[in-house]
Amino acid sequence: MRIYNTKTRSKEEFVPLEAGHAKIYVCGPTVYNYFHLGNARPFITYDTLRRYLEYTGMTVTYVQNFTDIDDKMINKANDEGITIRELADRYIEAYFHDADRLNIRRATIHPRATESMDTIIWLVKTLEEKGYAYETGGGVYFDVAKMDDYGKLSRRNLEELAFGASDRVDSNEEKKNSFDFALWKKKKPGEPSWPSPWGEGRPGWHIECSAMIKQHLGDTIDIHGGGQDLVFPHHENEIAQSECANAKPFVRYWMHNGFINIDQEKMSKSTGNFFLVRDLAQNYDYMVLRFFMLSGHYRMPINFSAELLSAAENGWERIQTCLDNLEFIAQAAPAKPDGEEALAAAQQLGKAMAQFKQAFIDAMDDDLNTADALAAIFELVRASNSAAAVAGLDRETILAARKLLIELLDVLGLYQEKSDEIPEDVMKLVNDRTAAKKARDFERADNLRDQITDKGYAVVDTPQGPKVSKA
RNA sequence: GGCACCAUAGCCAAGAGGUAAGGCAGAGGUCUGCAAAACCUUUAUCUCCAGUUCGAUUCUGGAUGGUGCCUCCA
Repeated sequence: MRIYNTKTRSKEEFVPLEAGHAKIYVCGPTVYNYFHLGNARPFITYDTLRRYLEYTGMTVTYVQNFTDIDDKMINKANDEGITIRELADRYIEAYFHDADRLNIRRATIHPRATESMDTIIWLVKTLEEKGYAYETGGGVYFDVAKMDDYGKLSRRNLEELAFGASDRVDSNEEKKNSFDFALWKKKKPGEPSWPSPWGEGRPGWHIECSAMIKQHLGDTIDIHGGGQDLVFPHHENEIAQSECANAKPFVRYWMHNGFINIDQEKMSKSTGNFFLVRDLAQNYDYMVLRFFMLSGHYRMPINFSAELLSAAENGWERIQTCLDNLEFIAQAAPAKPDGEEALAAAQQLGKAMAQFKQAFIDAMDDDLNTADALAAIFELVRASNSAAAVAGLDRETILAARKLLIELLDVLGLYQEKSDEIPEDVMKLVNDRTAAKKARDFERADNLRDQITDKGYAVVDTPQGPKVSKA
């Protein structure tokens, strides 16, 4: 597949370092709160990437961290009077609660920053020994001037940075250069700390990712993903730390997703214009949220509004209805196509399946074009619905179409097995209604349908008989 | 001020140098006791101006508008 590499600003054929095995790292959440829809975007995007790579036959080692130590963590824990560990545990559990329902598969490893302290210290020490870092009264800083190609990912150089941001960056007396960043922060009263060669303290933010990558994936990885806002300085600094310490190329393909916007503005915790996934889930199925997210290309911004979510909900239901209908009509379908029309329909659907499966793959191959991939799925839905309307279509063809739909949906993480048995009392009402209809007692039939609706089920009439489903 | 990105129908959203996928909403129709679903039909010269080209919405330059990053941030 081709991947847009932020490093080269172009799409490149993805070839993992080790044939057939991709090593991926994604910046995970700082666990001091529930995550909002904007936070969910990278989780869903790179989960979909992983699913697709696996679909193409690759093995994927997928690491997504939890940042469980930083200023926000400390402040929140202090506010609530609990330990940072307790805070982290609570929101990690909350992360999995929402992520599981969004069908985000668990990473191969979900490391916590605080569990990589040895590697963090090793990295800082190595950087110091190699002359890339210096110690001050407050901590240890990375000396950006010592690195020749600092800024290569975001395409900035120090002169530009210094000129442009001179009035925005608070000058820290201790730092040689205002863009030097903390590798290690010495302990302040009331803060948690770990022992180190520089005394008690805690790691800077950027070094955590460098350490977890080194520890779990090695010095060079294939893909590093994250939000566009992390390009500078976070990922730039990761490169600086890792390449200077390890003396090896760090990341081969950098991927960055766009934002979720509200009224053309980035959804963001600090500005307060955000929607927590768990709150949205009160009104929308988690799968609708995922569908909504995948309906645009991952690098483009997505505007958020209730209207757009409703539109997504309707589109999503179209796919679900198709799946339901196929399953239903398969029950009574003949083993072989019955009649010429059915035979033609079966052949046509077979052709469509091959065509749209290829279209799906082509779309995903092209830098994870999920919008186009969904278009292929919708084409397949229409072809299936059309064929299904032909009486006498054989069970094998129907089930093959359904299976393919599920296969493709599953690559996007948009398929969840559901098992809803229809309770006996509902079935009895359905049967009574069928009898009433047969007797042309429509008033009674409608009354029975209302009763079924009241029980939370829906019944619709089809040429194959009544179809019941959970409403 | 610096560095990027974006601009396609009522809304959302793909897209290739040769006259525009798909979804939602709308309109008409078929089917149906009704309803729902489904199916069929229908709705765009792609922000503007130059340039390259036989031909650009797709490439180049410029303009305008919008967003992001440069400070925690997905």
